[in-house]
Parts: sequence; structure tokens; C-alpha cells
Amino acid sequence: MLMEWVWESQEQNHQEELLQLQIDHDQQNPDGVAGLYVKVMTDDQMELLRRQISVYATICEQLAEMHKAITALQDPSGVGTRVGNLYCDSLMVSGGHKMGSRQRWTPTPLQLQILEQIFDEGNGTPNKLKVKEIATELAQHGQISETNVYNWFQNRRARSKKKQLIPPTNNVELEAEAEAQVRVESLKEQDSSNPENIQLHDENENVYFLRTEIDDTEFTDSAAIFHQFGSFEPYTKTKM
Amino acid sequence: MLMEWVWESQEQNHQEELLQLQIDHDQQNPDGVAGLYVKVMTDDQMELLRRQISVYATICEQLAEMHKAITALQDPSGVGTRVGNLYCDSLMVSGGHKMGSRQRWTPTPLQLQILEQIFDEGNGTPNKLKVKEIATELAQHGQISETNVYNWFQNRRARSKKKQLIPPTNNVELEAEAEAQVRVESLKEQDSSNPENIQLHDENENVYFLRTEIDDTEFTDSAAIFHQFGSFEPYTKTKM
DNA sequence: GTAGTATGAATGAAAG
DNA sequence: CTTTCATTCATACTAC
Repeated sequence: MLMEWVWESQEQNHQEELLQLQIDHDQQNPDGVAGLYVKVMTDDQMELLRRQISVYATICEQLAEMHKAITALQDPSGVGTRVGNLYCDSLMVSGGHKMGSRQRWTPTPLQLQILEQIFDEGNGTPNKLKVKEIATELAQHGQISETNVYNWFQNRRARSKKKQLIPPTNNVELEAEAEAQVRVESLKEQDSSNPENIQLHDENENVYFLRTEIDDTEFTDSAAIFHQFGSFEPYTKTKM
Repeated sequence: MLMEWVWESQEQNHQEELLQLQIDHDQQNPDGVAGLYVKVMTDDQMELLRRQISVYATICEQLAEMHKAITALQDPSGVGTRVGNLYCDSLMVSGGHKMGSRQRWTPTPLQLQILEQIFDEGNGTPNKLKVKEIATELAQHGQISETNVYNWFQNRRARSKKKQLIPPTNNVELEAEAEAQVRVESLKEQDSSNPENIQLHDENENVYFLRTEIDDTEFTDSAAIFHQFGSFEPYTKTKM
């Protein structure tokens, strides 16, 4: 049994995987301060960690909820609800979201102004060099990275284009169709026996869930769980 | 046991305290070079973290198994069982919704995990045959085509490379901060015009959850465990 | 605090 | 392979 999770299967020669953090050796503090040993992680690792935990937490909740629902089902008293529905409900409810993690970059008014200006100059796709240039310049006005700049232009362009297409689109039919489509899908979701329903689980690998109070549930006893700690090999990338 | 830390309290100022992370020097360095952000934790914290994760992992596994067992039980018929399994899969796989409206393929976590694994094995560009092979294998876990696989590797490689140019991940200059340890950067939260935000976090969040056949564990009391769920407030923007 | 919108970022697919 | 596009996700922000 075992779950398989990879934290950082990213390349990077695996030098800094999972919790395999480097020890901050000696810390160069000759000042005689107690040689406090600490682990160091980069933001990325931190983020990954958070996400992983979040995912687990979420999955646990979902499973717990499912279990509750199912057992309730088996219990004559709580009849009426189908597993299929519940499943769908609990999962369909929210829009996608990976856990809220870090803050995202936001251009300062000044940066934005400059960006818009550059954008308006028309020189469409700013090549890599250009991006670097811009990033460097904007860095003087606040935090920013090349990636930010790159994304900004990417989005700006895409949205600019999209906007142009919408105005003339008074297409009622499309709207109606879209709605109809939604409705159909809605129905599908309700039909757990419809194989299509099951097959389509792609798109969103995010696990969402509605928070629920799972108190009266009976599950694994913690002692047992702890007992299994050893089987995880937590300190290293656990890949089983 | 008791895992008490909240990662995601969204209150960004708690978030930091939590692990008593400290942020590396600011990045307003005059030299324009982005400062390297790192988090620092003590061994104890690390241990706690490890436990937390282990607990979740274990719980998830067991719950998953339990659910599987239950659903299979409920509907011993072929279809029923199948549905049960699929449910499990989808569960781990996603909280997919908006089904059917998608056209773009999205790997299920399972598939992703396998892909990553293959990718990590290093064997660069998988040739046609290899792709076919992989596609076939992954098809067992959801819809997928050879093109998907091909594209995936193509993108994965490209982005992996691009990313590597940015992060000169190296253990250094953090020592100093190790002491500074009180770099509560919650101050920044108020100043939106000068976001000391972070960016270029690109790590692919390879968070997976492999279904596993688990031993028939008994699920008993664990209200305590679930209690902890609350401390995560995983996804949802509810931040409650 | 709930809902809707703007937008930064992630990523599959396609063009170059 | 590299770069760009299109679509979608997730979050910050605003308004009720």
C-alpha cells in the first residue's frame, strides 16, 4: 500500500527534493551564536510542501465525506441519497482552485503604466531580450521578474484580441447553445450510471471540497496511523 | 500527535510564523539581482512537518481503501464495482467538474505521475514507439492519445529547461538570515503598491495520490485526526 | 461574506 | 527544439 507522491520530481538533479533539505552547515556564524541547525527550503519547495499538504487534507476530507455519505446510505435511516450524487455534489461544487498559495505579482501603477505604454507602441511580441530589458527597467519601480513581464504581455495580447471578438457577437444562438450544453452536462452529472460521466474526469486535477464536519465518523485509530510512520521514509523523496 | 500548524491561513502573516520561516533579505537590493528567498526551519519543525504529512498520507490511503471496499460492497455487480473503482480514481484524480465542455486533454494525476516518472528517468525524447507505449499504458487511467503524450514531453522538456536557467539554486548567503530570524515580513501585506511578492515559482506541483490496494484496515475512532483538518483550510477561497 | 470581475499564472497544443 | 497561442485556473479586488 503506499501512496505515491512526488514532491519535486522536477529536474534540478534532485538536489533539493522533498524534505531533503540541506542543513545549514555551520551557518558561518563565527560570532559564537549557538550553532542552531536549521533546514533551508526555497520558496518553491515551501510552496510545494504546502500544496502537498493541502491536497492531502482535501482528499481526506473528501474521502471522509464520502464515507459518511456511504455509510449513511447503508443505514436505512439515511436513505434517499445516492452515492453518485453526493460524489458529484461534493466535487462539483467549487470552481477550480489549487490551494491559495503565494501571492501573485501585481504591477505597481507605475509599472502598469509603462507596460501599457510599451504595449501600445505596437511592437507586438516582445522577444526575450526585450522582455529582459523591460523587466530590468521596471525593476526600478518595484518587484518584478522577466516572467512577470512575459506573462503580462502574453495575457494582454490575448485579452486584447478576445475583447475585439466579443462586441460584434450578439449571437444569441451561441449563448443559448452554451446554456443548453451546460444543462445537459448538469444532467449527466446526476447520472452516475452514465459512463461518460466517469470518463470525463480530466481537466481539473484539483481536488476541491466543501468543508464538512466529520465528527461522528469512525475511522482509523490514530495509534495505528502513527505506527505506520516508519513506512514513509519521510525524509526523502518518497517514491514507491 | 497534533499537528497544529496552518499553512494556508491566507493571513500571510501567520503563514510565516508558522514554521517560523524567515525570509531572506529583501530584494530591493540595489544591484537589482533578485534576492534569494529561503525558508528556514529547525529540526523539530521539520519533524513535525514530516509527521503531519505522514498522517495525512496514511489517512488518505486508508480512507481510499475503505471507500473502495464500501462501494464495491454496495454494488457487487460488475458495473457497481467498476463505478466504485472509478470513483476512487476520480477522487484521487480530481474534483473535476464542468465535465464535457473540455476539449483540451488534461492528464489525471495518475497519468501525470507516471509521466513524470518516465520523464525523470531521463531518457530524453521518447521516440515514436516509446510514445505509443506510454500512451497505451496511460490509457488505462483515462483518456489519452499519443499526441498528448508527445506534446506533454515536448512541453515538459522545454519548460524544464527554461526554468533551469532561472534558479541558480544554491545554498548560500542564507546564514546571515538564519539569525536575523525575525524578519517578519508581514509588513508588506499592507502596501499593495510595493508588493514584495514573489514570483517565478514555477515548480510543477506534482502532487499525486496513487490509489493503492490497502490492507483491510479497520476504521475506528479518529475524530481527533479529522479535527486537524480544520487547521488546513485547504483549497477554496473561503478562507473562512 | 457572497458574487462577479480583472488579471497573473499554468499548460496543452500548435506554429515556426 | 523553441516560441507563441488559446484556454483555463486561481486569486485579488470590488460591489452589493
